[in-house]
Amino acid sequence: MADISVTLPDGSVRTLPPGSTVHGLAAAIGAGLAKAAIAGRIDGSLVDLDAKLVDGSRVEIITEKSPEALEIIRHSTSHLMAQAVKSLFPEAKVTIGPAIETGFYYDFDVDHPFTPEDLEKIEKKMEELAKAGLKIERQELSSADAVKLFREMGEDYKVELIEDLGVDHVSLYRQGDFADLCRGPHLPSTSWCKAFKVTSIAGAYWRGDEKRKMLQRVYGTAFPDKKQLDEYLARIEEAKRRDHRKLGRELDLFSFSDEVGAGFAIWHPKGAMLRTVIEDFERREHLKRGYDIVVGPQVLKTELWQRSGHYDNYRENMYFTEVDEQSFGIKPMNCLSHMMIYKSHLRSYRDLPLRFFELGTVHRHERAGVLHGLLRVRCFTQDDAHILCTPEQLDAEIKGVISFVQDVMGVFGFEFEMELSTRPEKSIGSDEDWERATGALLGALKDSGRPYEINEGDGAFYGPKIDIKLRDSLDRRWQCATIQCDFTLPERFDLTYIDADGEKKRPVMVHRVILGSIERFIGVLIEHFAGNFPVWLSPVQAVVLTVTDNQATYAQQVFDTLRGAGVRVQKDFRNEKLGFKIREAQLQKIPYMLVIGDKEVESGTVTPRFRDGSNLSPMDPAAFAEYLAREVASFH
RNA sequence: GCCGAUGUAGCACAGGGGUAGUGCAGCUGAUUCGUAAUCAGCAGGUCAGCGGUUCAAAUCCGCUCAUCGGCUCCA
Repeated sequence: MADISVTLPDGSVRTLPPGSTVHGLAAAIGAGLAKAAIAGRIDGSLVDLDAKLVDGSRVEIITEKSPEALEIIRHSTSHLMAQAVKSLFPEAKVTIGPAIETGFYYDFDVDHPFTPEDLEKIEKKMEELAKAGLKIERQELSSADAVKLFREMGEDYKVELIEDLGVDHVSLYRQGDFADLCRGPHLPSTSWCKAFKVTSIAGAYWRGDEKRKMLQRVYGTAFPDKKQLDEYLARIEEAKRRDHRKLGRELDLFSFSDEVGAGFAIWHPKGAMLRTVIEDFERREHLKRGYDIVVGPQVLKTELWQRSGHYDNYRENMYFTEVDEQSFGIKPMNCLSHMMIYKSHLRSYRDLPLRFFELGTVHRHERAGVLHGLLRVRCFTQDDAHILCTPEQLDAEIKGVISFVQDVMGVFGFEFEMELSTRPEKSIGSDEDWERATGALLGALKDSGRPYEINEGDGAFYGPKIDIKLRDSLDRRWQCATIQCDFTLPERFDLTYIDADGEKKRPVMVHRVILGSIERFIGVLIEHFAGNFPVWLSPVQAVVLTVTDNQATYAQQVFDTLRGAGVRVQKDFRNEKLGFKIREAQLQKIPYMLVIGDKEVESGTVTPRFRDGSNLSPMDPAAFAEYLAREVASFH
């Protein structure tokens, strides 16, 4: 047999004896590489280290440092966990166990849910098995043989998986007495699992279907080394420290109450101030961009919800009430009033586009288990707008919204991701409508110069949409802004305008929010800043602190001056030591502390201390108010 | 809605069949003090709610509600 030649990523060609493996190639290049290699890539496909080389192919050696390594390590660690579980709980049935963004999980079917003590046992067992350095070996066999094998093992879920795959051959991986159906690739041996942790346990439906059996999902995480694992765990701790639910209580922004009802936030003075600042900002920004502010009622007749289709499609999420034998629905969305405002006149093409903006408070009866602080509530306020325009105007309108989103996110300092969702199988509207709207969204995305993803078939039944997602401190993505084209509502409400040719035409409608839910946005905002809001957002911008009672009269004058100048200022004249007052202001994360002692009384000044501990030089109160105003203006 | 855990003072937590505990916060008094906690005293609870077992339940059991971690859902 002839030697085989392969091309390396740097373009060089290596020739090896027939039957050589990826590992053989690594060894031929260098002993160090052979030791660091965990997998390979042949012509673009990831393979095991002992995979045979193919003549004429391009080959790359994957080491722990390669970006692909993390997924392989985590996937192999999930197998290690499955092996540990099978050895501790032989009656457990294995299902699937993929790598995920934060680590990995494995779902098991067990009679008794795992306890926290079980998790410790599992982790200990994994350490044992890792230390044993079991060789991980790939085996290919026919699907029929694999079905037979897993059936004998009592692994019904694996049998179902193989049968659903509908292929002739499958691969399985063996380590010690454990075997799992898997495409691979995997680490060469369990000894490569060096830094992992079993983190939590949860129920999860088989194949994500709530009608099927609930399995026990064990979550874990894994990294190439202990240092990276520790860094990850430290990041989780930091995320807990900046959890908006904890900071919301500590900073006295909002609370929830059993007596009020689940999912209904009550906004304390400081939280309500924060909202107000954001809402004022939003009104200004919308007016600048040619939106009109409108206001609709909280409760609308049920007939109207029937006409819009919400009653058929969204009823189980709505609250209803009956008065004078008339049924009303509490609004879960703001579009209906906006439709009715449009319909209140005969509209000309000269009136379009119309952009109706409302800070609209909606109620949605979310299922009990999904509530999550401010990020998922049952009553929230949207910065909602509906744009009604001619088909020709659609492109420009969408572009306008995307640039609006970019401007606003820039002001708050958020990174975000954009996704386009296209026509689903079940949908209404003509092909032409869909093409035009999808084209408009896509064109605007391309124009934005930012990366975006496409979710084929993930659009709403009534039109395509762009979703914009922010990341929270735990790397969870939360949808905030969304831009949705809608073909149904103009139809159902028979919205028209008179075009230049005198004909009645149907306007195009776009639903869009920029921040989305003010509640959710504030939740993400709190975590983003860890409660250290920039001065323009801080509910309290400055606090006046006296050193002793002797300065109270002058301090009150300072307080009055600042409040008169529009500064959001508090005072703390209590008979406490300065250090104590500074500590409290610091814990409240107030940006400026204005210390008033005898020196300041004498010179008629204040000495501002920033929350990072630095001091500005003394200045008179009016000058400080101006300084603050300039700082606020610099943000937007 | 589903799986699991949790629910004790405003907050953070301890206790685990027989007067309900600590720290911080609160109140009162003393201290008049210069950049992250001055000292002392006092007060504060239907132990989430309802029902059951028991001579006796915060504690054991059941149901409900809420919260937490996931799943599912998210026009």
